[in-house]
Amino acid sequence: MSETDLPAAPWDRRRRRPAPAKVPLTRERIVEAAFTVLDREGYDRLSMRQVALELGVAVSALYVHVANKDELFELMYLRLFEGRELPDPDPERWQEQLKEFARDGRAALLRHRDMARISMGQLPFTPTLLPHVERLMAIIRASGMPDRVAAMAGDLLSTYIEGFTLEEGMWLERYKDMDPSTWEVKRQEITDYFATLPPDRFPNMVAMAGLMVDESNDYRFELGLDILVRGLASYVEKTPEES
Amino acid sequence: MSETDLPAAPWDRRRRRPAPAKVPLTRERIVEAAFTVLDREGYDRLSMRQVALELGVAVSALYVHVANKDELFELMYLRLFEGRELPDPDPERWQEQLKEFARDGRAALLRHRDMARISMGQLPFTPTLLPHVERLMAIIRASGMPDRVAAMAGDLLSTYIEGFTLEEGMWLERYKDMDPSTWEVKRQEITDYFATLPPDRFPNMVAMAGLMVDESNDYRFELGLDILVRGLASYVEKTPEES
DNA sequence: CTTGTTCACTGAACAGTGTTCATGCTAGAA
DNA sequence: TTCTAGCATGAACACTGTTCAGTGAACAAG
Repeated sequence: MSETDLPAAPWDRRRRRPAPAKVPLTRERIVEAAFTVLDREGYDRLSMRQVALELGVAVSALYVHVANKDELFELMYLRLFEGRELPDPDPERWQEQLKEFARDGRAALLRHRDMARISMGQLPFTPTLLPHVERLMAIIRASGMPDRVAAMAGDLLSTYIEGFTLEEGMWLERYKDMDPSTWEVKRQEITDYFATLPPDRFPNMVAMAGLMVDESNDYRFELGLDILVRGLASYVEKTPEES
Repeated sequence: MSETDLPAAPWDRRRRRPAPAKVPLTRERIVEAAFTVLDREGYDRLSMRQVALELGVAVSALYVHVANKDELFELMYLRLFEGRELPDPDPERWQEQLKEFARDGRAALLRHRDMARISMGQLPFTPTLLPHVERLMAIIRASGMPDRVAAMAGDLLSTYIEGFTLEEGMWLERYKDMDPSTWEVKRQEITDYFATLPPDRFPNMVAMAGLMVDESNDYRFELGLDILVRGLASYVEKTPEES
């Protein structure tokens, strides 16, 4: 409805240049650019200058929209939860629901390079995340475990997801420069290293040489998840009528 | 026995100043200084320059003994395990032994400010730690759990210890500037915040308002540990003869 | 058409960072 | 005394996060 909808009148000299069609800088665009830089350059090279350069803008312009590099990290962290919905609690399926939540979390972290490093060092107690935490708690409490355990369960799960993915990402970073054909060779080298340790001093290492390296990350994540959920389940008081 | 034991002869012009009694720079002294700086300044202000300043030495001198800031971090990380002995495995007490290991780990991390942040981002697969890992594995395998689970158990435990202590440390850092008298007030504020949320939208948050904040870190750590160990125990195949 | 104000953005600067390298000093060997 | 080896130095490079006085365009009022 404003006059900007109308074509510019040729006699109107106010705008000789077509008003450089500036896409205004917003928090969203900054976060977007930050992710682009993160994926291309990695955590260590993610700097305010690189983000500004990505947007074709002076560094100081960023600070109008974002207080800090820390605040930028926080915004990136919040992205992890956007569009991730938790189901209504189903007391029969709380274990599977928690596992699904964890798988989602890992997937979200793996979506961007080094994302786990940003996620670590963030406390998930921002009001924005309250609805999310509330729904997670609903699922946990529906299991029937004591509230003391339920309060711990959320943290425990988050710590596992982030910790596991962090370690996973560090291995990925370490071997990303090698071409995949040598991957298998390298892995065999490591397995061999463990296998050829003096068996009298390192009997357990030698015995588990294969297992420590061979298993896929997916399998290992799933196994850790199962250990955790079993531990939680052991706190659920089974009422006599359901069994 | 060298001539430096003798008092300087007044006519000897070679050393007007008493040969500044140089303690030679070593990796050990550098690591020591790094810990001093870490405890005083925190992770974010721990820089090579500060370490050099602490030692009264030029920055570049550090690089003779230490390749990198990363290598310095690695050396600091290795300190965590020095003088920490694991007991011989006792199949009857594996659960308590693992818990003791975890408590030790947390204590070691808490011994230095922000130590968990250094510890995270370190892969514990350096040859120096092999004996340590071996002994941990001995305890885990003595429990009788399948090797696949045992291989995961170590990682899971380490992730928990580091993750928990990292979060713990972040809260400590956040509130360290306040004087302890206002601590209690602040905690009540947070509890109240949760308690006064709209109960129709956040029934679970409101219900657990007290539990989420009140419990001590010691208790929470112990609880998480128990959940984990119970999960592991659920994988131990109980042979018929022992029960 | 002229003013004034607002707003987003710029460029330069400050105080720091990790890391390198030619230079110098010092202690011991010949 | 001279030579040599090794260590430590200071200056430099290429960065970092953050601040702040100033610029220019857009719009509203007089």
